[in-house]
Amino acid sequence: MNIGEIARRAGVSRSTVSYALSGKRPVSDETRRKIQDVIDELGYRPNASARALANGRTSTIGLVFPPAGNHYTGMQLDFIGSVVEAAAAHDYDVLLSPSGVDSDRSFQRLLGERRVDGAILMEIRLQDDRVDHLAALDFPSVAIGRTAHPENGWWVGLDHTALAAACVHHLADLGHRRVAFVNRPEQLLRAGYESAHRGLDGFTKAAAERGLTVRTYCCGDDAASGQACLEQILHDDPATTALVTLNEAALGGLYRGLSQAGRHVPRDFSVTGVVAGRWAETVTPQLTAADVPAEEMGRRAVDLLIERLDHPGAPPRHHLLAPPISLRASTGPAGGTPPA
Amino acid sequence: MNIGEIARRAGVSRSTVSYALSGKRPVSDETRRKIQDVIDELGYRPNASARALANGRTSTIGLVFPPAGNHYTGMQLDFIGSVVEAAAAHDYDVLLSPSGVDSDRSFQRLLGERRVDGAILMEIRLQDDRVDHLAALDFPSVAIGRTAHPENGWWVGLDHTALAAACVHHLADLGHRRVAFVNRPEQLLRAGYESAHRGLDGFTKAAAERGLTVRTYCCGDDAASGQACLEQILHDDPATTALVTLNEAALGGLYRGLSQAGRHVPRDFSVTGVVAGRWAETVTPQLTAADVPAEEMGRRAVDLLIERLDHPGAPPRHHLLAPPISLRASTGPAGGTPPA
DNA sequence: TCGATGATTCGAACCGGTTCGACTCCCCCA
DNA sequence: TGGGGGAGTCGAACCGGTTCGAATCATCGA
Repeated sequence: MNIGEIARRAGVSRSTVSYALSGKRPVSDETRRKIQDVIDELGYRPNASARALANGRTSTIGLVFPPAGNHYTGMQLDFIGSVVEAAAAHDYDVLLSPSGVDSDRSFQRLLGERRVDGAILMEIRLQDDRVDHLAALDFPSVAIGRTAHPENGWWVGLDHTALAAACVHHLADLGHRRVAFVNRPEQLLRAGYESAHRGLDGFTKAAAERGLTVRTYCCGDDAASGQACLEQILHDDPATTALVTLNEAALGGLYRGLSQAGRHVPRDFSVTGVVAGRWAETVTPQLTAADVPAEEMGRRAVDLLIERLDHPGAPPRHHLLAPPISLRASTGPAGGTPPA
Repeated sequence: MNIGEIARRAGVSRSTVSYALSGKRPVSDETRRKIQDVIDELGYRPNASARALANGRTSTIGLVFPPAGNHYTGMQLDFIGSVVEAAAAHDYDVLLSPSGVDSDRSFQRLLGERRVDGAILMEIRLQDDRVDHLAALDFPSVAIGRTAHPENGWWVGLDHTALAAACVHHLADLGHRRVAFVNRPEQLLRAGYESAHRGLDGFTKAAAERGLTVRTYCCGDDAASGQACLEQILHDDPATTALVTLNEAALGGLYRGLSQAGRHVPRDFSVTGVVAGRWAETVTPQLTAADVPAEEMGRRAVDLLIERLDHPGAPPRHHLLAPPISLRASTGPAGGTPPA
């Protein structure tokens, strides 16, 4: 059931079948109909590998994200889902590659073996050799996140600096003076993850600006770590009345820690941060937070990549998003009941 | 930078380069070294499309899951992650296909255009035309989940019937007599999702066996729906003292509903169900539940698929898993304080 | 009535690998 | 010293599409 078989049964040449399908040259109505009948009867579909070999395009984009070791967060899931969906709308498939660094085997497969026409990178680091490598090759790619020098790149980013600062201002406006910052795991911070660094920067600067007393913490991506981290916070400074977090997966643990310490949210303690909206609504009380627009970011990344694929040589474009804080129920004025 | 260029520079024929790389025929050490030098110098990697065309294998497996409309749960994320990782260990890439039904364009692309060597299907229905179609074609595939007649299939399943029943027995043993069941959304139940059906069956039968009074509910996959569902439960029968749920995403909402109704978990109300372990530990109090071993299921599905690919014609195999209930903190003896 | 023109269609080359059969040495044994 | 056999290599065919140049045929104006 290849194009030759179709041609034979329809009594035409292989090239005519190809033209009938692609429409790149005129084919008479009668011939086209004859060919279509045979195709329908046999349920023929052109072989993707052969097509990719012949015209140099695979109609596949690669989605590069870090290996599961640091296990996935809800945000990443939302990215994956929206990327797949947006790609499907453009008739592209999505190939997953779990690669943290440039030298990963899986990353080499994607690029070196030409399995994909372009790539979307997740979990960007300030210094990211994957980004540098692709830029040097002029390989079509779009990053979800920014490196330290994003000027000439293609990316969709979240303004973590501004968002973390907005959280600080929100808390300061409510009268909080002693605030903790709960970051992603230390290992990610050391590796240079941009969200962890920019978020920390934004928090630190805004806190200084407002004259707040702060402490910053790294916290594992799970509930148990969140709980432990909260205990540490209250141990280090029992007068802390609020926290800002980037760590979605730890959120449930932070809440649990507060409840076990007898601090009521938001009466005794305010919690806010940067988290996917779906998660913010899962916890009780619902989290006042800057909602990460993961769905939109994935979609925009795909749109940028398609644009870059369709117009090679087009000037770099990017989107920097800074969603407003959604007021829910986890923050309130400072000065509630002190702990027992 | 194709194989011909390598051959030319190394002063040998294209076939010799191919044999040097594949090892399928002997090549002298000197020739091999010469070829390797050229390859290293140029950073050559064989083109995946050409290779796939020539030997009929793409080294890619398809992962078919439903479109995002019913948005993804944490369980699905864990499946995806573990499948990708397990596939990478076998040198396979993973292509994602958001397809609920057989006729989806994306599904047709995967199979008809031969983009993948085999497929893993998620979110199985009792009557699943994707499964039937693949079985009829004898296309290598493995389902995560079972249809109504799984006898001759390749699958990795969770014994939802037994798990739901175990939850019921756990609650009955604690003395609960009026128990609610919170299922996945009605639309999924109607579509025939196996987990929803088998879970409901197991719950219903075990409840009858133990002489419990029960009500069953469908609930949207989000916190707001969970909260609404819980209100409905207490409205329908305020004497309800426990619930069993399959609905991970609604869990936070169920807890919120209980707290707002003034029911303390587990003193006044017990909650249990079938949920990914990571989620069970996120809520407070931590959920006593049958933990879905998503990571293991994904890995086993890949292993089965690889086995099927390596040994065409091998007899069907499957794994039916029934993890024990993990006792955490969300269930307790019936007869706590009645609500205010 | 003849050449030009345009609409269709065909054959062949090409994309970049893999694989099969055949050929050339060279060594070893009868 | 001739022949068998194995190691190593080459050329050509093939996988299943796409695409370019050229051939065919009917129509139309001169």
